Amino acid sequence: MPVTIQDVAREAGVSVSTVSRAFTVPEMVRDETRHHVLATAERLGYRPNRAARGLITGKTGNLGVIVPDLSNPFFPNVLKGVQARAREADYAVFLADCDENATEEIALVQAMAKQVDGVILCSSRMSEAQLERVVGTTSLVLINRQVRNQPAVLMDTAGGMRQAAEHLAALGHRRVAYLSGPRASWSNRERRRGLRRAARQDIEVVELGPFAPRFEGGSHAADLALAEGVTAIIAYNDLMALGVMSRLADRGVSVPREMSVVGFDDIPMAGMATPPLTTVSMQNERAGRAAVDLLVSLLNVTGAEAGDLRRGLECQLIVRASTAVPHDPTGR
Amino acid sequence: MPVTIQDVAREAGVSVSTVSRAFTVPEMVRDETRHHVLATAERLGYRPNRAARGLITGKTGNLGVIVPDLSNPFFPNVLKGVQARAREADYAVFLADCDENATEEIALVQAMAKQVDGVILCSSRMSEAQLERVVGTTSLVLINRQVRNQPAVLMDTAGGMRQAAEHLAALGHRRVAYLSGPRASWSNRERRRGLRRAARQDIEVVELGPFAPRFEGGSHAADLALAEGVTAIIAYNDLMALGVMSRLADRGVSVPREMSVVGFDDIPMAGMATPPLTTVSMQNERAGRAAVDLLVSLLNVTGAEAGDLRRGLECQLIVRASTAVPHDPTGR
DNA sequence: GTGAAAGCGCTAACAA
DNA sequence: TTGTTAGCGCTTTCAC
Repeated sequence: MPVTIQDVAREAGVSVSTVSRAFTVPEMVRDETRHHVLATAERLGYRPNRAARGLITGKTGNLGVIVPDLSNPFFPNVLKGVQARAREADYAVFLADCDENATEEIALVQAMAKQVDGVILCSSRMSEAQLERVVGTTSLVLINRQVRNQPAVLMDTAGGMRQAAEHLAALGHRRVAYLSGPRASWSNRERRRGLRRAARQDIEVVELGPFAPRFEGGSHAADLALAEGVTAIIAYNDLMALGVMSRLADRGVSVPREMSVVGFDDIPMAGMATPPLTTVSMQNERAGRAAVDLLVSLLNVTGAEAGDLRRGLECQLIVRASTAVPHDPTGR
Repeated sequence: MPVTIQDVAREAGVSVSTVSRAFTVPEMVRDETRHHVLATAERLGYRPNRAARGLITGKTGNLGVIVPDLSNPFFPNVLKGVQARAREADYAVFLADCDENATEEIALVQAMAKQVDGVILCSSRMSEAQLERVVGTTSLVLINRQVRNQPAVLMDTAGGMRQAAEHLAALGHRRVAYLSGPRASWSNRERRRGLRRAARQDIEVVELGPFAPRFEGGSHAADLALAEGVTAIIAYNDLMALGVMSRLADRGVSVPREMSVVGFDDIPMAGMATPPLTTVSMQNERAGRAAVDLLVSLLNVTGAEAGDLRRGLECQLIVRASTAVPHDPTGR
């Protein structure tokens, strides 16, 4: 039923090799022939079978992405970036959700390995040891996770936290809470560390938690934060920030006037005029695009070079974060 | 470099067909042999190459999903469901984002066609004519879109709207705004229609819009809604609902006390204790799972039967919506 | 510049 | 129950 290269060859009165060449090495076939072949193919609605091609070339033209949880608003934007860039580079993308489970994540990498040229691991839940073990299964690029000598795209957490701290300080806040996410989370450690470094003389940071990185975690945390007498809260992620907002509203604390809440990008509220919530953009989409670029460039160099490249720190891209439009919670 | 079936055969001292059978029709091979083969395969780390298998069986073991915009919080949950169910059924999934563009969507279906056994189209942006044209390219299942005789999974919009209306009425609201999304949107039409039908004698619905289905659209709409003197607002989607909330807070309207806002599921805030925002769950994840089930069952019947099945209305699943935990905005 | 033939990794007749 | 053979749709030597 589907149109094969044979059909095109027969119809165009040439051999299959000519048709193949017309698609893959057009300069090797005479203009006239090529036009004729391409026209015939077009007319018949022929599309090369990438699986068959991959069987012989060893390249599938696909790449994989694994995320820990699609319903975490952090990832869709990353995916969006991956998607867009992959399509520009003529790659199709396999998606998998490992459900926050490292074992599953490994299984998925292995299952994908044969069908893709490389895999992008978002916020991998694997331990360093596990990660080292899957390296070699296929080409890997990490997003939002750093391990020795592994190509990665990182968010500029330190910069983002610095901006958040400066922003809050400028608004007159002096005592700020940080609501921790899961203890084992690499991102959480980075964010905490970034904030601690960014804390200035005029700002005191109270670390609370860990809390569940969800809406409920945030609402629970809000009470503890209020009890600590802070005037601003930086949440581990947007879901928690939303939970905080909700709880504050319930308690009658007027957020936009007296309290500032900072979350991280995830949920796309960039355009908000006077936000109840200051959002630090982690530029997830840009990170996704960068990861594809990195992976593709890795795939387009020869084996030996790739090894060098992979080992080099030049593979560690840092996507700069930027703070969203300023928001003045004190009403000044 | 990768381990092939040949390697396993040689190592195990059997023919390739035996290895193949051990994997695909285990009951056809003697227990002892099978164990030996499987053990050898395991030891060598062999994984069958699905592309090669697909070349001969005609089945790829993959399925595709196309969404209009990953950054729209409606879709990740659908994807999550698709993912989970697909994996259970041993399918891998191709993901693509058509960027709200029907032409692109068509191109994606065609590009995917050869590599997948079927495609799930979420909230397709195609016109009916375009849709009819791609039918036949590959097996299709629609989510959140209905066209003649096409297998689809729909949200129970009418039921959801009825519940929302009842909920608001019970809370004492008498004048409610509906904030329209894009005019061309099938979902928007369905939601408007559902609400209009659900409107009871005691509730008056003011339709406003269309607005951009984003945060900004919501904040803009909030002002118009207030000017209309409503006490409750039903937004086209969660992003808009969030925008409304933000704007109301800015204007000093205390939402949890006097105003009720209803959104649709999308952003996972299910656990909220006393929400500022009542969420009607559209059960996106369940819809995703259902779509996979539908597609797989379509693929597992013979050609003629599939035709019948496809033509039958039994292919139209409706995933029931349910209202989130009640929330009393009047403070009673 | 083009064609014939071999073969990628695998499954499905057909034999044995 | 197992092995042998052909061939899926394609690319790539190697001749011409």
